[in-house]
Amino acid sequence: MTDVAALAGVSHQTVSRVINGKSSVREPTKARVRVAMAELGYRPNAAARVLATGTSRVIGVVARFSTLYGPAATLAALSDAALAHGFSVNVENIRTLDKKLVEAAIGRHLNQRVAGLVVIAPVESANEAIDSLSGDTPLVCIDADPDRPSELVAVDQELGGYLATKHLLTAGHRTVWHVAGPSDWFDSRDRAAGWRRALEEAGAEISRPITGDWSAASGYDAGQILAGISDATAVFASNDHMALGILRALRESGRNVPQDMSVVGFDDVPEAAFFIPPLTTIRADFNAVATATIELLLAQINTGTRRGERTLIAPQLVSRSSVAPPYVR
Amino acid sequence: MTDVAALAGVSHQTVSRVINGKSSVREPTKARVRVAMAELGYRPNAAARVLATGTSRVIGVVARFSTLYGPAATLAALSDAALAHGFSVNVENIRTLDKKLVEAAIGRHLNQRVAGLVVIAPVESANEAIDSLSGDTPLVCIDADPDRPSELVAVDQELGGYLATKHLLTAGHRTVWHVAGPSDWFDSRDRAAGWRRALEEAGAEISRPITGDWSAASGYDAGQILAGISDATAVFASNDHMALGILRALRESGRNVPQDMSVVGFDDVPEAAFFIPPLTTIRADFNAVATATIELLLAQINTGTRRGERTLIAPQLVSRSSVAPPYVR
DNA sequence: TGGCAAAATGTTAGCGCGAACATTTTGTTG
DNA sequence: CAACAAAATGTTCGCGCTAACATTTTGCCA
Repeated sequence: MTDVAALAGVSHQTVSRVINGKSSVREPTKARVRVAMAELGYRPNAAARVLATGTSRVIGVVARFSTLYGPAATLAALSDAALAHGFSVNVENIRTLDKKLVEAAIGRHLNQRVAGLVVIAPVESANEAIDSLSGDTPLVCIDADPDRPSELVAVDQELGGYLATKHLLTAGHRTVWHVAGPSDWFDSRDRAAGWRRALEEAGAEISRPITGDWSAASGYDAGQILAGISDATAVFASNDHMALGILRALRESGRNVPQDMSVVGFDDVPEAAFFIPPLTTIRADFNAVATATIELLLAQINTGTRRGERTLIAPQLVSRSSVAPPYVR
Repeated sequence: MTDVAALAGVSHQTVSRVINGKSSVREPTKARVRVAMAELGYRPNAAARVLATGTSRVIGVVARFSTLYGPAATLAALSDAALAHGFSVNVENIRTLDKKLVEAAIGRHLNQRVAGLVVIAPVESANEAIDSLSGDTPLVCIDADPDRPSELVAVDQELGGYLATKHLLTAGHRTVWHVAGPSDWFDSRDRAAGWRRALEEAGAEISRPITGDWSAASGYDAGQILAGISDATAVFASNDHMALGILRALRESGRNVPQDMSVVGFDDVPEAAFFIPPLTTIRADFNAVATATIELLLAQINTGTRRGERTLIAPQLVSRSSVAPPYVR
């Protein structure tokens, strides 16, 4: 910056003013500075700026890079939403949702003096890490425990599970089986809770859920089990990938979907419409999640207070041909 | 840091030494400092450290957050590989692979004084942005133009396309149709080139590729076109999602896979094994890509020179039941 | 017990920037 | 053209840290 100032024949402060778009710099001066910057290939040092100002226009995100649709879509939407408000997003990847790793990732963000923090922490262990925060950095959690006191944005998983199950019951099924995700995920827990509530309301029999790990492979295993249960006519899978595995297993066992078994998934991955048959599923609006998250965060950043708000995004049923009334013998 | 030093009764330099794990600090002193740090909730200021040292242990990544399998998997693997070498990864998302956005993202990384730069830029326009770099920051491109002079790691897309096509020809098909990805992606261009080479070697007829956009929906459209081509018996889709769409379209048109039409995809997404029928596809080792990338980058960082090396990762054919010999009438 | 090297700790300076205030220049008005 | 406000520009300082060098303490041996 000193070099630029010297070359342009001004003080470093004037260079600073040009960089930050302050008014009160005459146009010819501005031009001279710009030329000097270009000439020298000058790049402002972000570290020095952070040090001098004490803040940055960066939002720290703690998330797990994953090829799972939900997490990946949320991350993309989050980045867009932040950019729209002039913030950039810095993602710290965590290999597992382990408490120590989450803590370390949060710590690195705090060391960077991020303006705010978004933690995507769908499991209990990660939540504990959040508590170890000093608490003076604006923070919003995504998909965290709905019962926690912190500021929170989440898809209403329970409602989604309820809608899926209700849809199947309304179609005429006497009860609905469930293939759940890993039990330590809130998403999984709450979707199962919605499933259970719908069954209870209908006075339907509640079978023990089959637990998968979100993968199509685990869905396939669950599907084989289901195929062996002769009176099962409907199943709600906790995500679309597991539903895909179920579809395959059922077909191999000679049970047709939807004639012999109706299937509902969760997520509405872009491919769900092209499964065989097309999958009825629950769609969550990840853009809404991201937008709400950034808004809550900015409110905290601007006011300096945490208000403990929680935003629930209601998911919607997307009806396709994997659901039909049960075949009556 | 000053506060910590005062509380521990040492100089700030000693605190610095404790933080950085320098030797030559007596154990009791270390302990006092640690206690003081914990007491005050002290967090080292990363910006100040970068300013003082002029470098950081951060690798800047420019990529597009995407729910596409390849990009997402690469990103995750990259982060793991960097972490294994004590570097953390900072991802700047770009909404589109537009030149201006890529330039801006690179610029932000440079402002942060990252130790090295990884650009995942599968299209031409993004490559131009890379050229506008000053060139003194270590840089590795992933999936960039194989003909560019820069340091590069890529999956050998051409070989993948060749393997896929060859596999179908070997199975007895007279020729192979192709559903390509967007024409501005190198991945797409090179996979098509491999397809063409295999056909040329076999002296097979080369039809005009059908162009999709990587999505299952576009694959579905292509599948409908293929279903209308009565003498088509084999198709190579440029990714698995499009292959899924093709499978659906063919089924709807009453053409069985693999009896009436053999299908090969690309990527081996985790779900491919559970498509109906299970999809024969080409698997690229994203971990290998990530590992090679980080190694090249560290070599540059340590030696300070760019050697213009290029690493090609050979993909493999994964054989499943979506391929069969053509049905002879 | 003094002397001396090595280990432990302290002191000073500066990284590049923006905030706050100081100074100079410009434009306007009577 | 003086007088003055406003605009433009300059100067000084410190953000929190590490590097480099300076000083003190420790341990060991003659």
